[in-house]
Amino acid sequence: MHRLPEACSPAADYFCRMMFESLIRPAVQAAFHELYGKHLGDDAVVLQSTRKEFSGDLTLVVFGLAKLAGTSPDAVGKAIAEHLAIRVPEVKACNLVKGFLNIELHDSAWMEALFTWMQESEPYRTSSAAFDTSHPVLVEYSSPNTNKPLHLGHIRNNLLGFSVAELLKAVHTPVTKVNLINDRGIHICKSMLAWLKQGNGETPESSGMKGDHLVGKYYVEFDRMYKAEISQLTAEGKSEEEAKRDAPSMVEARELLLKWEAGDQPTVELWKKMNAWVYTGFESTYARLGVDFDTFYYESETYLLGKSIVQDGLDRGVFYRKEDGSVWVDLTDEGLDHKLLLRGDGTSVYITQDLGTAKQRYDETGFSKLIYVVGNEQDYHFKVLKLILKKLGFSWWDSLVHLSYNMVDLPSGKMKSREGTVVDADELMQEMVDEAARITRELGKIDDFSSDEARELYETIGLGALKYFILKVDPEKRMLFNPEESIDFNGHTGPFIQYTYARIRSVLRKAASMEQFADAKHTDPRSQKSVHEKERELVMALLRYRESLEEAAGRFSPAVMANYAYELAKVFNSFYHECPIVDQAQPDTTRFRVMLCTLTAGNLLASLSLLGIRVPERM
RNA sequence: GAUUCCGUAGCUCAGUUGGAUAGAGCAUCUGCCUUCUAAGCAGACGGUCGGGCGUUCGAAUCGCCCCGGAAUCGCCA
Repeated sequence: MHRLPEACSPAADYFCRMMFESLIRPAVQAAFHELYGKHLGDDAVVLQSTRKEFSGDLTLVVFGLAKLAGTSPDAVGKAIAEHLAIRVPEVKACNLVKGFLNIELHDSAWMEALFTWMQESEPYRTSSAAFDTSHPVLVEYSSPNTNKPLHLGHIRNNLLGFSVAELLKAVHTPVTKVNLINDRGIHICKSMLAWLKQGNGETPESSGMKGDHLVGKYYVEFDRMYKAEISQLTAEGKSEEEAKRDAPSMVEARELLLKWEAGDQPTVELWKKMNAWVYTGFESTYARLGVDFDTFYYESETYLLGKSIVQDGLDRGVFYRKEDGSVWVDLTDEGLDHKLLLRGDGTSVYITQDLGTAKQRYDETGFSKLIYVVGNEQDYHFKVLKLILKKLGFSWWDSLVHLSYNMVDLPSGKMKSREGTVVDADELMQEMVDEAARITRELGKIDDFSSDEARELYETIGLGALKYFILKVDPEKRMLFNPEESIDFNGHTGPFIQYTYARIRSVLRKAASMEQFADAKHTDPRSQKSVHEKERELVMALLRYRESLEEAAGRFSPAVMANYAYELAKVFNSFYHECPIVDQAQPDTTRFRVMLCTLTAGNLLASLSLLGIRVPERM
């Protein structure tokens, strides 16, 4: 295959790199130099894939070139087109439409690209200089409080964290998934207090409730008592503020917290007992969701970290002490405010701990990135955290990434735990699985499945629908969930992609059972003489896997991968509908198509596993 | 009040170095199962990209000003 000398890159392996960077761009640069005597920078060559209403594969936008050449877009386009037609054998045809040069490549060029990709030892992963693979990346996600069960907001957090970690692994970054459990503080004391007062010794065993739900029940119970006390106190003439402060429940909860901090035995025992219930509950929720962690941290063990950093900053004059003994940092020169780092009594606040854990983790791992998957209500917090680290002179301050995601809204507005308007994670997963079961039975395609196989399938589909629904939306975007309308199983959904996969597997089973096609998946695409339009589209979609992966990993956005999988499934379905795959009368075409099916199945499987979504062999 | 984020079809969402007539799905309507799974395919309908001004050959995308929504501005986490 002919190449311009400077374009001889062994890494030329997929759509973007192969066709744009290694082939067309250098050719355009050479043409421009020859025609106008000027060298074009890489950025000056604007290439995009051709819109489907025009014929061609790649499109060169020539407006910028016209300006540089000092002539009309038409003239430049025509001149470059002629040059490409002569010099680049992969180019089959060019057409110029209003300043857009559409370039069509020979089928053989695409088949060559496909073959190159197929030869790779790890086609579903990619190496790129854009990612630092020599140091680990820490992804902290989930990080629940231990006073209530997980809800839909946590699901978004967990799916995002898990998927981002998988995406980074797929670009060869060593990843550690971290869960920092907030197991201490006033919130768990509230549950403890309510349980002491109203619980009558109730346990998960005695009540048959999942541990996290049981503890959550007493958290709600606390709030009920507290509210009743407030309204009584205000009725007695106290102000709202006084009432909130003096309500006996709150006073007792605070006492409980002090006892805990003092290491009071019965309090610590109760705390351990109730947290253990919660962990058992969380474990099963995590297991069903399919997320996992490499390291667990507990705030009860880390909340004192950071004090020495504050002292250090104080010694060096980066922080200052007020008369009451509290320690502050002045961030007004960064456009922010003053921020408290240590209370007057020497106890720490949230950010103190974060300073401590960040430094500890850096010292232990030398991370290239520390990614916090935390809701956008903490944008300010992380901005401050980074600036403080910067002021302290830590070179790695900018390696902290706040992967900020937006809220999940209900039609009625924001979810509020205290008002009971939350969508419970366990319930939601069960509803999705039930719905999957209902639809599957209705369609009656798996009547020969054993009950275990069927259960497994419902789980795969139900959770696939839920995960896809959440991950297809960009993290930064607010998303709406309507519990009244169950999540769709048709159209742009997880089950649509799973279904596409299952259909491919079915065809592949059929082909594999036929002697002459048993090894068709290894067919060399370069031997294919005529290529159907749908086959061509499919090949191009297959070759887009890696640039999608890199974009998704680079932007920390599983949504990019989700949309890629959908695009590929759509292209495949169109191909499937139009092109008979297994046809004994046309063995060569069959072998080629079976190979395309194999690659498509592999791509879909890989894409969905990056999202934590499983695929079924049949559905 | 200040800061940040968001506003794309009736609904849910794509659309990131600024590029062609702004795309999907759902919903509504029309076709396609005796042929590898119809959870599918093909098509119709649906838009002042919140509004205005500006920069540009070209703006959903960049800048400024409004309107609407959200979050934050705690010795909470």
